[in-house]
Amino acid sequence: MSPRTSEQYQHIRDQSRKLIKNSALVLFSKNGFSSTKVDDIAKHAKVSKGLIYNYFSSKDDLLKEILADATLRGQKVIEKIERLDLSARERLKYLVEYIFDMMQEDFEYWKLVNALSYQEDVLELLSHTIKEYLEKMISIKTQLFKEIGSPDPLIDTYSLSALLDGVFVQYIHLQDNYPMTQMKKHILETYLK
Amino acid sequence: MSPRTSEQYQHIRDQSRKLIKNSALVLFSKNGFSSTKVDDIAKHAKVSKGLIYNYFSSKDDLLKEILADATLRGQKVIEKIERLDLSARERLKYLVEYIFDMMQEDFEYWKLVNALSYQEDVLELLSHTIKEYLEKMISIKTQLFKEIGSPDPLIDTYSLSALLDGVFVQYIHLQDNYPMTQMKKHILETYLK
Amino acid sequence: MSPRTSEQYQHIRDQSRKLIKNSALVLFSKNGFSSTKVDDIAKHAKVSKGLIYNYFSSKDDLLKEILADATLRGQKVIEKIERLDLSARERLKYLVEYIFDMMQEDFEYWKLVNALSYQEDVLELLSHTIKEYLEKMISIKTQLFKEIGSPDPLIDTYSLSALLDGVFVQYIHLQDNYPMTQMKKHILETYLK
Amino acid sequence: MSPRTSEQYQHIRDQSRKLIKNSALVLFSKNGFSSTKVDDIAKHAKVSKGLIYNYFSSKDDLLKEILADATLRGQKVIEKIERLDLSARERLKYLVEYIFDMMQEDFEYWKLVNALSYQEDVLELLSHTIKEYLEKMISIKTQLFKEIGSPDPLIDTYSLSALLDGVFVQYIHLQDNYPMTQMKKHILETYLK
DNA sequence: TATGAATGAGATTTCATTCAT
DNA sequence: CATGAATGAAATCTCATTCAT
Repeated sequence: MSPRTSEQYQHIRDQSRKLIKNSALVLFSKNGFSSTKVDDIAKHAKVSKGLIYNYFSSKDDLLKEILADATLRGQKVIEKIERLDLSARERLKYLVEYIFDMMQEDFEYWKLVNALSYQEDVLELLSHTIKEYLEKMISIKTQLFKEIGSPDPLIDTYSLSALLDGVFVQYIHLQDNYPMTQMKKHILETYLK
Repeated sequence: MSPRTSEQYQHIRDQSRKLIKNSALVLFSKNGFSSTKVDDIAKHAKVSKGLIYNYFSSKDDLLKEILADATLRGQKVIEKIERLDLSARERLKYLVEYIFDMMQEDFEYWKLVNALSYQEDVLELLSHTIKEYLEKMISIKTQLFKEIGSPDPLIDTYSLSALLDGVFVQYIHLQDNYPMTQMKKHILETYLK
Repeated sequence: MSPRTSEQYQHIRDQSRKLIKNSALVLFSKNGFSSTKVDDIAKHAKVSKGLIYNYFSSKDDLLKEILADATLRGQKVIEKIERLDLSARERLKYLVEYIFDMMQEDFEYWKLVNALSYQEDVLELLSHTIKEYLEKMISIKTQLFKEIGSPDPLIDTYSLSALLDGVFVQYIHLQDNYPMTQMKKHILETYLK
Repeated sequence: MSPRTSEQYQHIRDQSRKLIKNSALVLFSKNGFSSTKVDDIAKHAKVSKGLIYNYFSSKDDLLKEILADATLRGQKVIEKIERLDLSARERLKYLVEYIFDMMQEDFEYWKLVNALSYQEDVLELLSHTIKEYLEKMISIKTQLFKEIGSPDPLIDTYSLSALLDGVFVQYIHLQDNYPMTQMKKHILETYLK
C-alpha cells in the first residue's frame, strides 16, 4: 500500500472526529452526560476507545466541542435575524418559524443543551454562553414587539419565549406524537395576527 | 438505662429518613443524580454514609423513593381539581393558580423530575408515572376547555400546557429574576378572559 | 416491680449467652463464619444486636467461645476412653460407637469445626487444639490396635480414621438420607471382628 | 504502530483470565472465599484490581467460573471410567487410582470445592452439580461392585466412598505428612483383593 | 492512524462495633 | 439488662484515562 497523502489523512481525521462527536451527542442527549460511558460512545461509533482519546483530550472536552457546535448554531440564528431586511412583523414571524425548524433539525443538540442546562455543576462554560444567547434573544424579541406596537413588549417576549420553550419540552417527550405544525400555526396566529 | 420505646425509635427513623431524602433531593435537583455522590448527601445531611444505607438499599433506591413522593404530590393535584365543586372556568383558573403555587412550593421536586425526565435510562418507573400524569392532565384540561366553549379545546390545552411548562423552565433558570406574578396574571387573562 | 436478685440476673445472663451462642453456632455451621452477619445472629436469637456485645466482646470472641465448648467435648471423649476399664477390643468398639453418637448429637459443632478446619487463616487457636486432639486420637487408636494384635496398627489407625471422617463428611451432605446405622455396624464388623 | 491482531488480543485475554483464576483459586482454597479480598487476588496475580473486573463481573462470578472448571474435571473422570474397556475389577481399580491422582494433581480445586460444600449459602449452583456428580459416582461404583460379586454392593460403595473422602480430608490437613501411597495400596488391597 | 488490555483514583456498599437511652 | 440508630473502616465495584503494539 502506498502511503496516504496528507489530504487523505486529514479527511480520515475529519470523518472520525465527526463520527465520534455524533455518537457522543446522541448518547449524551439520550442518557445524560454522566451516565454515558466512553465505552458506550466507542461502541456506538464502532471505534476503539483509544481513538476517542486521539481526537479529544477527555470526555469533558468532547462535551465542550459538541456544545461549541451548538453555540455556533445559536449565533447563526441571531446573525440571520439581524441581517434580515424585513419588517418587524415579518422578522418575528421568521424567527418563530426558524426556531421551529431548528427544534426539529437540530433536535439532538437542543435536547442535550436543554438537559444540561438544569445542572449547575456541568460546565460554567455552558451557562455563560447560554445566558448570553438567551439575553440576546430576549432583547431582540422585545425590540421586535416594540416595533410592531405591542402594549407590553416584555410580557409578550416572556410569554412567547415560554411558549416556544414549552413546545420544545413537550416535543422532547412526545416527539412524533406532538402536533408541531398545528402549534406553529397557532403560535403565529396568536402573536402575529 | 432502659431502651427507648418503639414510638421513639420510629420517630428517630422517620426524622432520619426525611433528613436524608431532603438532602438528596436538594443535591440531585441542583447537580443531577449521577454527579451527586453519596458522600455529598451524607455531608449535607450531617450524617454518616453508612446511615444512608440503613434506610435506603442503594442510591438508586433513594432516588426512587424521592420520585415516589413527587408522584404523590402530582396525584394530589389531580384529585383536588376533580373534587372541586366549581364552574369549568373557575376550575381552570384554580388549576393554573395551583400549578403556579406548586412550581414555587415544590420547586426542588419539580426541578428534579424535570431534569430526570430527559434521561431515557434513568428509571422507566418515572417515565411510566409521568406519562400517566401528563395524559391525565391533558384530558382534564381538554374537558375544561370544552366546557367553557373553546373552539379548539385540544390546541388550547396544548398551548396552555406548553406555556406553563415554558414558564417553569424559565423560572428554573432565572428564579427570583423571573416575573412570576406577572406571568400568572397574564396567563389567567389570556386563557380565561 | 421489685428488683431482681443477683441469682435471677445470673440466670438471665446464662440464658442469654446460651441463646446467642446457639444461634451463632447454627448459623456459622450453616453458612460459614464470614458469611454470617452479627445481625443475622441477633435476628435468629430474637435479641438485639447490642445484647450480643454485652456478652461477647466481638464476633471473633463469640466464635472462640463456641470452639472452646467444642474442644471441651473433644477432651471429654478422650478422658472417657482412657478411664474405661475394658479390654482393648471393647474400648475400640466403644470409641467407634461414641464417635458415631457424637456425630449425631453434636452435629452442629462438628460440622462447624469441620468447615473451619479448612481455612488456614481462621484462628490458629483452633488449628492448635485440633492438631493436639487429632494426634491424641491417633496415638490412642494405634495403641488399641497394637493391643488387639493388628499386624499394621498405624495403617489400621489411619484407615479407621479416614473411614470415620468420610462417614461424617457424607453425613453432613446427606444427613437423614445417609445409612448411619448400617455404616456403624459395617465398620464395627470390619475392624473388630 | 499498528494494533495487535485479534489473535494476539485473544491470547492476552486468555492468559490474564487464567492468571486471575489461578490466583483466586489458590487464595480461595487457602483462606476461604469470604476471607479472600479482591485486593489479595490482584496482588497475588500482580495485576490491578480493575483488571479483575474486566474479566469477571464480580467476585461471585469469579468463584462461579472456577467452580465450573472444577465441575468439568469431575465430568471428565466419569466419562473416562465409562469409556474404559476393562473388566469390572480393573475399572474399579482404575477408578480408585484415578481419584488418588486427582486428589494430588487438582489439589487446590478439590480443597476449595470441599470447603465450599459445607456452606449452604454459597452457590446453589455448586450444590446442584455436586449432587449430580456424587450420585453418578455412587451409581457407577455400585454397579461395579455388583459386577465383581460383592455381597452388599451399596454398603461397599458407601464405605469405599467414605474411605476415599476421609483420605482426602486427612490429606488436606496433613499434606506431605500423610502416607498417601500406603493408603492407596491398602485400599486397593482391601477392596480389590 | 487505530486497538483494546491495563491501570488506579474514586465511587458505592457492607458490616462489625459503639453509644445514647 | 436491653435496644437499635449511628458510625467508619474496609470491602466491592466503576470507569476515565494511559499505553504498548
